[in-house]
Amino acid sequence: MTTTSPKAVRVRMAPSPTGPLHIGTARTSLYNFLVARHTGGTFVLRIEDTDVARGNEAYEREIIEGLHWLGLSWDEGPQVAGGDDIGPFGPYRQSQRMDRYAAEAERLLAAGSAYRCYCTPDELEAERREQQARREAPRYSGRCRKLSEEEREAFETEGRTSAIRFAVPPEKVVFDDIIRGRVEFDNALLGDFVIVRTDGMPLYNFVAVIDDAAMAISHVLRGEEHLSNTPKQIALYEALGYDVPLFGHVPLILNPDRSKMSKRKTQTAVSAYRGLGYLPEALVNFLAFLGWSPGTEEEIFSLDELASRFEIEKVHKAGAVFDADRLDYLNGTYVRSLGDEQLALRLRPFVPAVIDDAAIIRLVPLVRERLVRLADVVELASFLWEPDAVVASRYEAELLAPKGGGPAEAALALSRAREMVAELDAADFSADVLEDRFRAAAAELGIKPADLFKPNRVALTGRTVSPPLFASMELLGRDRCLARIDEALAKLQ
RNA sequence: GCCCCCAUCGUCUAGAGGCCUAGGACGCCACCCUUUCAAGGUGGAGAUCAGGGGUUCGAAUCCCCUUGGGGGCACCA
Repeated sequence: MTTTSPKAVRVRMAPSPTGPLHIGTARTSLYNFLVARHTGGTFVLRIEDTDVARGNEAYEREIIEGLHWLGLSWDEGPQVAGGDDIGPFGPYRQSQRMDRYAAEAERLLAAGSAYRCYCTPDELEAERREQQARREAPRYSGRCRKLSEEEREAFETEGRTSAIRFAVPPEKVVFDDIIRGRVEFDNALLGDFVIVRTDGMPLYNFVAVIDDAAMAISHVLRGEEHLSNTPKQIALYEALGYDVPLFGHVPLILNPDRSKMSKRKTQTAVSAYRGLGYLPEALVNFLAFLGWSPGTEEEIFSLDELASRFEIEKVHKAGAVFDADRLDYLNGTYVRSLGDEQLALRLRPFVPAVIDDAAIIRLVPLVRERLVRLADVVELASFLWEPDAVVASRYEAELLAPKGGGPAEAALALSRAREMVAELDAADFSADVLEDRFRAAAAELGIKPADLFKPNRVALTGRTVSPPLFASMELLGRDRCLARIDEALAKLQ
């Protein structure tokens, strides 16, 4: 990394368990992971669960599971099973660090860098409305900042509870963002923001600073939506007497309309992609290239290869649209690159139990080149496990007919096939033999092979599109082929 | 409204002053292969580098302005 820091590289991901693992969080985590692996640094996982109202343990589990699934392993973080934390800077769950936050709030209070605010939500709301009416920026006036001792006591005896606000120094803040370059803000434009709520819960901008400092984070790499939080946090670092880390704000992932990627417009849950059968290596590869490129024409990279090439300084400034077509393409590429056993293993969760492991391996060659997502195996191969009646329920006379033909041509093709299948014993019932026989029959009948094949494809699978016919027949077996051809013939009566 | 950020084919991007009459990939369109669908192969359309000013012998690349887009302005993270 060219931005040399005297300290060792320590980066972190800090997801909040208020929802499923988001694609954007996954990509930011990936970038942090890649920086750590590229530099030999340390990757820390910290759970930001201070918002008890929205937080949820199930989400925490889901996020951790999703991160594992993607292969983003961390060096320090909370123990998953609820046991001890891993690493010297724990606990790594903010809900377990409350005493530290309280102590730091006290320090700030004592130093006069923070003060108690007794304003009620109604009062604040009224203040905001007035400001808006005057077309001013909505921000806290700071009136509790200069409360006298008597006024404070009056509020206390009145029974009012207080929040703690940070007295923002009205100065310009300049920092060199690793990705964006020099960025300037004027903190004089900011109101004093709350760092500890009335109910005692500390807030994000405050705890993130304390923890990043306590955990010796050297590079804070996060989403662009945090860019405007940075000057507030820098002011906090300084008031608290901490070293200010380096910041890098990665561009947003966008909906097709170029707004920030959101659930309403794009699927944002990593688990949803997993459920559809996207491979983690494909998703990682795809995400890595959303806002970064190694500058080569090569585009398929494993996590290790990405780690060796990744440079945070080369991450783009502009947002990138999430292009589902490209993800599909990459996924297909990864699926096709898998060996029989590997692909069978990945397919296992998508295929019913009646299809045993050995049968999945036999199925793999039929579907490999046709799968975009693993879940597509159902559409492609369900005829193998569907009862004959279900397949037959899809028959229609027009579907059964060969191109340009009618029921008569369909019946001819079907009955000829029935004869051939019937005279083959189980031992000879292979794709090769079937293909030879069928082609010979087509020649004998004086029809195009395709016209003999199509009615049988529909009869056997209930679909006009299927994996190669003869290999499908082999997997189906002689008896089921006969039964289905008979059903189709009956449909034509 | 205020603050901040951004800007190369529809999309992801290469490009760090001359190698650019802008390269690759996805998607799209043809054709080839082919029992359907895919996969694969070949070819094609597609970006006056948002617009306008500079700087320079020379700008997609540097500077300024405009326009457009986005993000943020919580007792959420």
